[in-house]
Amino acid sequence: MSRAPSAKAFRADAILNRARILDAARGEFAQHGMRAEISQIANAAGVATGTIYRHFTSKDGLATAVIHELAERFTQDLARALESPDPVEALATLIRRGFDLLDAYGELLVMVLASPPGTYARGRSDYDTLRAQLGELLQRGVDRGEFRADLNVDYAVAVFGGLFTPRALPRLRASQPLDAIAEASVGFFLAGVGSSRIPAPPAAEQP
Amino acid sequence: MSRAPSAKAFRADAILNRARILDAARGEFAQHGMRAEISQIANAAGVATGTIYRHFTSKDGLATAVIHELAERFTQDLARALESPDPVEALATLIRRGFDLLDAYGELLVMVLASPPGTYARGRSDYDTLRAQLGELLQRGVDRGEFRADLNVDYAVAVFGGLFTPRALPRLRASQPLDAIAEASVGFFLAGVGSSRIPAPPAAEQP
DNA sequence: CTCATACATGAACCTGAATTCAGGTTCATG
DNA sequence: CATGAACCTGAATTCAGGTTCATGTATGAG
Repeated sequence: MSRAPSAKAFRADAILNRARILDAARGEFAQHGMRAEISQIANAAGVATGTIYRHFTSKDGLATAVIHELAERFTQDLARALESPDPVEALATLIRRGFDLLDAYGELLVMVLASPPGTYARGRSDYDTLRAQLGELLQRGVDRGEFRADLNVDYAVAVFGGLFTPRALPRLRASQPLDAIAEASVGFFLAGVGSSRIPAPPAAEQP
Repeated sequence: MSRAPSAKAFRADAILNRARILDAARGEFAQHGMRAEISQIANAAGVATGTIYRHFTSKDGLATAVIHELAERFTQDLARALESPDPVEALATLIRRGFDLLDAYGELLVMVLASPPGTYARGRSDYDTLRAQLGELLQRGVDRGEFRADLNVDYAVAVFGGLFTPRALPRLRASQPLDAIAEASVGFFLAGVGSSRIPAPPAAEQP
């Protein structure tokens, strides 16, 4: 075999613009979901609309790219969580991370969670990976007798997703920081899953 | 004052068509959410598009009407639930009813639950009523020591809504009846709320 | 420095779906 | 039964927003 034939040598400005577009798209989609407008994204990226189409095939394609990015982040978080020997601890960490992502992906995360399989959550493979990983995490908890034995993975995924979807979130956020909501979710979900133990949130840095 | 000036005496066919449109709209919105098309609704109602605009100001107005109908149904359910002296039992019943509504309103219910206050969930007053009612129900449980003392109404509403929103629902429904999912939700929610008691589902009719 | 070319621009174009409106039709009243 | 107001129809209009493309510009290899 000869040298890598793929190194396509993009121009520097093209690479920069692609990144800018992706950033802007994440922001706009996060704020407006699928109603975000191409013109707005272009605007936020400091680029003309046509440029977006040089980098992505369509609005859908752009959204898919952003969603893929999101899925990849969460997959990594899940992989890291699986390294922990303690399923309860791992689950708690995971929920906290979910709220971090909610901060960055907002409406888009809600959209993905609320959409039926095969709608906008392209990368079905992304989803299947996540499902499998979470399934393993839960199974470990069941094996140790920490979670209820009849735990259904799909159902757990469903409610897990539901944690980040709620309509009341904006109202909630007005009165308390997202961290507090996250901690409530940790407690709620763990109790629902059958654990009597609820690990404390990670300590803040020394003042 | 003279006679009731309000009895506007609508024509019989107009009344019928209005009802047909509302039914069709419920069906289409349930299936496609806000992406439902006026032409489809008109078609399903056996009516021309123009007729819809005789009865409702806009697509939005039509959706609002359907949502209002939904809110009213649930408010009634909640009121009935509040008659029960047992908050745990009441909550269980309520969740089961929620799944009944999910069956009828589908995507629309998801939409309402996932949309931030003041988007499509017009009838903010509808929502405030629901929130107040659920708040009272939960408070009773706390007073009796059945629910955890730090229960936050808004948070409970959020997660309660989340129960009906999950992305995985379609996948779940493929493998088991909605009733089973509903019962899992009952257990999950009650555990999360801090109750150790989980009332059995209502018995089916005698065979 | 020079030129081929990858890249960017943004106004024009196109699409699909909501909304309107100029007639035709039906109901209900005398 | 007339009559006309209420009602219905659906093709035409409007419009928002995604997509294209002819033209201009910056990059980097030689």
